[in-house]
Amino acid sequence: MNKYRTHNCNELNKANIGQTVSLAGWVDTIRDHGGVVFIDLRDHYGKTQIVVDDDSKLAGIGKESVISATGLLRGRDDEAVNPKIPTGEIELYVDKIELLSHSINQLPFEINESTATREELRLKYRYLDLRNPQVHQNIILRSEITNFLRDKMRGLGFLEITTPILTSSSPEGARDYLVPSRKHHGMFYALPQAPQQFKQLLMVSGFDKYFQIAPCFRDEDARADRSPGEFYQLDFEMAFATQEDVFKAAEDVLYDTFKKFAPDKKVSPAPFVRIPYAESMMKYGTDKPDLRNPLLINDLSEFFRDIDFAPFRGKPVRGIAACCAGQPNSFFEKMLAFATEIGMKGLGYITILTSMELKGPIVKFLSVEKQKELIDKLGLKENDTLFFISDVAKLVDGLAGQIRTELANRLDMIKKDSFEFCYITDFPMYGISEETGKIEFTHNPFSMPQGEMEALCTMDPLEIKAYQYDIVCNGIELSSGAVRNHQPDVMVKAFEIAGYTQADIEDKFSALFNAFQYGAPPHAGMAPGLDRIVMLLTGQENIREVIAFPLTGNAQDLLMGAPGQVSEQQLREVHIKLR
RNA sequence: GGCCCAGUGGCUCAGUUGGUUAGAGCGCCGCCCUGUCACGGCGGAGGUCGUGGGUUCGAGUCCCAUCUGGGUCGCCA
Repeated sequence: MNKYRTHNCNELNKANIGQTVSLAGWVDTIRDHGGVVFIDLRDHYGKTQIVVDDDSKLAGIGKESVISATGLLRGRDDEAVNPKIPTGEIELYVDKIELLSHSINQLPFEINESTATREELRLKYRYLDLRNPQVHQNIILRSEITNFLRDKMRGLGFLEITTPILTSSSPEGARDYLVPSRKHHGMFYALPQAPQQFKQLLMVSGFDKYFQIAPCFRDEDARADRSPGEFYQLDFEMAFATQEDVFKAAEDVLYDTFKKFAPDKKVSPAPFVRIPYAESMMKYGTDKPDLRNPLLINDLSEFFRDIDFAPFRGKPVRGIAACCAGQPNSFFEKMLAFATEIGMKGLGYITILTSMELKGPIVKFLSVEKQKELIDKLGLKENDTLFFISDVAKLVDGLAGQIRTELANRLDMIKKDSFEFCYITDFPMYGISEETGKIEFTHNPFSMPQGEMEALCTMDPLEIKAYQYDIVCNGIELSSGAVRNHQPDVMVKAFEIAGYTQADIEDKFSALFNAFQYGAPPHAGMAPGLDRIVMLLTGQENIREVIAFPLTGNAQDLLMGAPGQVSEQQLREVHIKLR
């Protein structure tokens, strides 16, 4: 190929035996047998063993040194074949070695064990961490997934359009990252939290189907599946589209992507299950249900209404039945401990010994008829245990959801070999602010209310649903999206209910509001998170594993030292004075 | 901002109810070894226990504060 190498470290095989070849890469391991030294040479593609029988050629060469080795390609004797690597049947018998770059011989951690090292150090030496094939592979896969998504979107007729990174601060939503302006004293750009308004403007501009692998910036705190600062979305928007049109597009793209990159796993086929928000909260105790978990939550509020059991009195009651046959007492004790941990006063349960005999502290509050009713109502079988969750309406669903997850985990009921997608639909348009007690938007204020103007004028705001939806996979929210509100008069009314005037809209969202005065198509879209898609497909539990140079939870780059101080001059130029 | 967990040689960890020179594996250095592939063998260097303060005759071990990292709640229209 060139003066460094004729091949990469993963492509030589028996067919090349007898050729004089050159390989270049990093010294992975050195096995010195005295008269003969074996080196695993590693590059982006793989590893090849090279053999040196003259120590003097290795002067100054240690682990992670970068070398170019030239020599005869030999076959290995049968007993010397290494079946673990594709190049295991051959080896490079070294004639000449060139040291291209020396490495300090005490590394901060062993490359092949980097994932067992504390993250602080991995991130500080991320370039070494990324040499580890396991870590390296995640980044390669991310690139392949990104390409696939792009091809798929283009295949569906979507046009990729990039939108500004330097834009204006938006009053709603997450905290913005601000960029001071040099030319405009006291003014700031903001990095986009999402290309939301731009993509809607593109619809007004007459582009029919837009997409972008879009960088998004939000100054909010991290989670295991949420990178602080910046992340990427497969952002898309469609003109003259309904909710179902968006669902079809997302199903098409995501099913194919997951099928391709996780061929060994089951992927729930299209159409993905549609679950209304209210139903999801009741049955799964969350708006991002993990459908790999077969347990369901039952509403027992009505059943317990006339039963005088103090802990449930006047509160909604939920029940989760699970087969706990053979579980030791400690299982129930651990469940109780978990319940206490999440703030429950206790965790009542009844075990069905036979259809005639129930066991558990709550049984004595139930008449025989009631016991039978319970068994019939929930279809309980022998050895089922029914767990009860009760708390005030605001908390009961969330608690039941956590118990559902914990039960399934402890009973090992999660189908780990599958990806289960669903759409959560019909989110409420408005909610009551806990701080002010006033009506506020629960999600995107630009979503179209179901029933449009008529609903806004006639219905209790808290009853109005929005064409607002999420797509969820295995309990992870991949995206939210909506049918947008493209009618200025409906928008004014919708904002009015949340306490804003038309002047507020014109002031804060002037571009979009003005644009809609000139003929806007009905449009809808969503934006699945790329990092989370890659996370699911690589089986990683931490989002940093699928990002080449991630920030810490504290939003710092330990490698580059960001954020960092800047010079006085730089501050003067952007008119900033620190205090 | 709250809560939880962790911080001991280069890395990963152990360290009994506070008690003599703080251990192990890997790595590193030296010597030996021509067929290993996480090679093997022998020998060696290397830490005062995140930082600061306190309790105590005595602290890696107890207390307080603080820093760093992770998780989580808040937050993420």
